[in-house]
Amino acid sequence: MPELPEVETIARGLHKRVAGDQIDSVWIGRKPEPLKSPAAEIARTLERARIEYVQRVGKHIVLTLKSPKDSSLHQWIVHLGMTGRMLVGSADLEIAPHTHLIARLASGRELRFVDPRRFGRLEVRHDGFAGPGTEPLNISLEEFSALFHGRKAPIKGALLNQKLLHGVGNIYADESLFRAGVRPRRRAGSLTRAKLKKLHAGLQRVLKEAIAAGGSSVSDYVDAEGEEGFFQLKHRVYGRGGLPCRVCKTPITKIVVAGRGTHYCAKCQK
DNA sequence: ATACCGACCTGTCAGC
DNA sequence: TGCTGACAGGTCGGTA
Repeated sequence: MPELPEVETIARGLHKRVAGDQIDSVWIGRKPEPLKSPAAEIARTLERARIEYVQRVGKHIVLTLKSPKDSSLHQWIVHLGMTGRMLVGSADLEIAPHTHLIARLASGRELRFVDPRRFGRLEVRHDGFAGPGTEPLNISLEEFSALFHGRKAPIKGALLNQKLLHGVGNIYADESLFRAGVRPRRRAGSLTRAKLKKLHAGLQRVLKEAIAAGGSSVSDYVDAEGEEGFFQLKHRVYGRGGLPCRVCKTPITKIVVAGRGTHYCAKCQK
């Protein structure tokens, strides 16, 4: 489901609602659960722990937990995959289909992980979590350029590679390439310094604008409060195949790059 | 090391 | 109305 702006929005919403609360007990659904850590380890780590804060790392939500025994810190890491949700609400709320984990909170509310498609993953760590790559919002132009140096993969594929930049997904890859005027199939290593500069700026700008808009709601995305984002209204190419380019009116082209639906303007992007 | 492609799942929607 | 197939915000592992 969500990319960096959506996960950022969800993490901020969760922080506001559950930081300071304590997890009293945990229910984990029947197998196969979407777990990267053993269910018993997740339950052991979550139960009785206090939620210190919630933040985003790449496309992961990281809940920092304080152990009731020795005050040590642990991380509960949630990846939402395509369709995952983290819902906070009253314990009376009906349990939605595909609910895989319920954390009962001392406040009487529940934090639930729901994921129909089960591409999401839950795990716990005890030694911190830095994510697979570099944060696109913080990266300097120099570091950014170095990531793509010598790469033969299409720039779109490189943008999606979480070991390089983490947090960029299909929507924001397409949108940032449009803003930079770069075709998705261009080899990453072939971008000129000027294009890299435009892509670096375009990516950071589109991510910041999307965060400010509460993310993009395509089909079913909602944040921790159940609110839709509205950045989808500002998409210039994503999901606009065949529609006129917002800049030059040329119909937007839709192709497949790196196995993903890819949208671009043949006139604005070279 | 790097890059591609299918697999993993369920839901939805267009077309017949 | 109902069936079928294509497609969907993501990642992973096997293969070349």
